[in-house]
Amino acid sequence: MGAEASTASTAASQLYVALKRDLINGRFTAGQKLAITTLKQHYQVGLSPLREALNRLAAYGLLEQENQRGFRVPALERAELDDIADLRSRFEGQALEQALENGGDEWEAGLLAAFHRLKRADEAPGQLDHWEQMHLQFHRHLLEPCGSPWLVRFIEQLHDQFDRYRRMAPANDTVRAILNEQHGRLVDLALERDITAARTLLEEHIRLSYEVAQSACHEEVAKA
Amino acid sequence: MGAEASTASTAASQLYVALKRDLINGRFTAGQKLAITTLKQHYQVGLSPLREALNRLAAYGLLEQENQRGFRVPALERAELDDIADLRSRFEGQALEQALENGGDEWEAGLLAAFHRLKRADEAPGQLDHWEQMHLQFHRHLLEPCGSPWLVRFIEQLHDQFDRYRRMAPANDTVRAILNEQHGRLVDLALERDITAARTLLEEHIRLSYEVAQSACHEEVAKA
DNA sequence: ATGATATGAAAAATCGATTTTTTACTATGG
DNA sequence: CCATAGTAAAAAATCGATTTTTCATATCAT
Repeated sequence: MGAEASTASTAASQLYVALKRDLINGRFTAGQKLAITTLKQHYQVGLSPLREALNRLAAYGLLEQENQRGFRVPALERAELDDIADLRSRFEGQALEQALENGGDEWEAGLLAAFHRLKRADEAPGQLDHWEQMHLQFHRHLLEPCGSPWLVRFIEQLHDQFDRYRRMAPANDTVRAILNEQHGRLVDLALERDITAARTLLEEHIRLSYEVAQSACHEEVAKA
Repeated sequence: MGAEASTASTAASQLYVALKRDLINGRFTAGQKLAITTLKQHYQVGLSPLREALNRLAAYGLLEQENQRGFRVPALERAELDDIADLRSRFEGQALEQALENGGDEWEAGLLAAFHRLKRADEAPGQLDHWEQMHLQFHRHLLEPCGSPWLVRFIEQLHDQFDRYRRMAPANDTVRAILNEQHGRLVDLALERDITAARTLLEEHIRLSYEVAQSACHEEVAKA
């Protein structure tokens, strides 16, 4: 038979993916309590796989779980976003340096391919979900050969957390153009193995995304 | 009424704690497949809370989960231990610097208290589980005021992973004495706010623990 | 023999119902 | 009027049974 996905999936796993996407895309209100009965109907599944998916998401940090009173969508806090962005900067900076030292020919080829897909996705409007996927894959591929599976894992987790904020923020075409252009320059610097410049640019890339994401935070209304 | 734990617990949560402890303490063989029926009997619980606990542990990284074929205890790999120890060193080093900048009077008091408890636990033999708890709490408290909840979270996760290896390793009283002495010096340097020396010592502390933990890895038999 | 296929036992995943706990509401006494 | 205890409804957690998938073994055609 033809090639196909090797992983037979379960209801719990599919639900995990769907819920994760919806959480990151802001389909639920921050701080909201999740009504299990409603979710059951909405996603058309039974209670067991639903609860298993929710438990995984809570352990991952995309939900808050409190004994005997269910699950809740975490609030969007300015302080937390600061923390996440700062760590992203440090972690991804370190990972990039190592990736530029380790990455081989295959990695270079894959990076160009990932960048190309990202550009194509950028030209197709309305396919926002697809663009997000390509964007994630680009950044993932960039840092992949850093040699530290645990660092990669933490970076992805932070990326997911970060995106909860970023995707709530209003679109801004000017900034978006700059961010896109940075992706291209990142590829160039990566191929040239210009470690210092690449790291600086990646950190600037994260900083700029952070500026955008900030507007997603609940603003305390000034009293004056 | 008197002070008491605020969190009413659930079967799933208690089981999560118990399984986590047993996993870190090496009660299960690395690489082993978990027989759910057996676990059910051993921990005297129903299927639902058991599966929820297992799902959480898999999301946390203390179990491997494969769709339609259950849960498995991760193997102990030299390369993974290297990764974990290296990240611990970097993360905890960074966290310590920030903690020394932020920690106030209350933190100093708590640190002394935690160290005292650790020393006491060290004198009481046979209470290994209690010592491990005090040890974890000491390190946790040391880095607590670093100002980054996510960094603290990752450090704990790495610590748990690291301990899977360390607790499998054979006891060595000489090394153990050195490690204990380092705890005391860490407190001193922390109170003096000697950032550089404290960081160096903490990294040395981790490096030495790593030497110990190494012997837990499955050794490839040399062919010659 | 060999490899493919069928079969039954075991294990994983899911479902539907039950039990327990929380929450919102109401009544009652201070 | 406030606080407090009681009560019913809702939600969370758990249980027991069922369904689905995997795994090991046996069977059959080549």
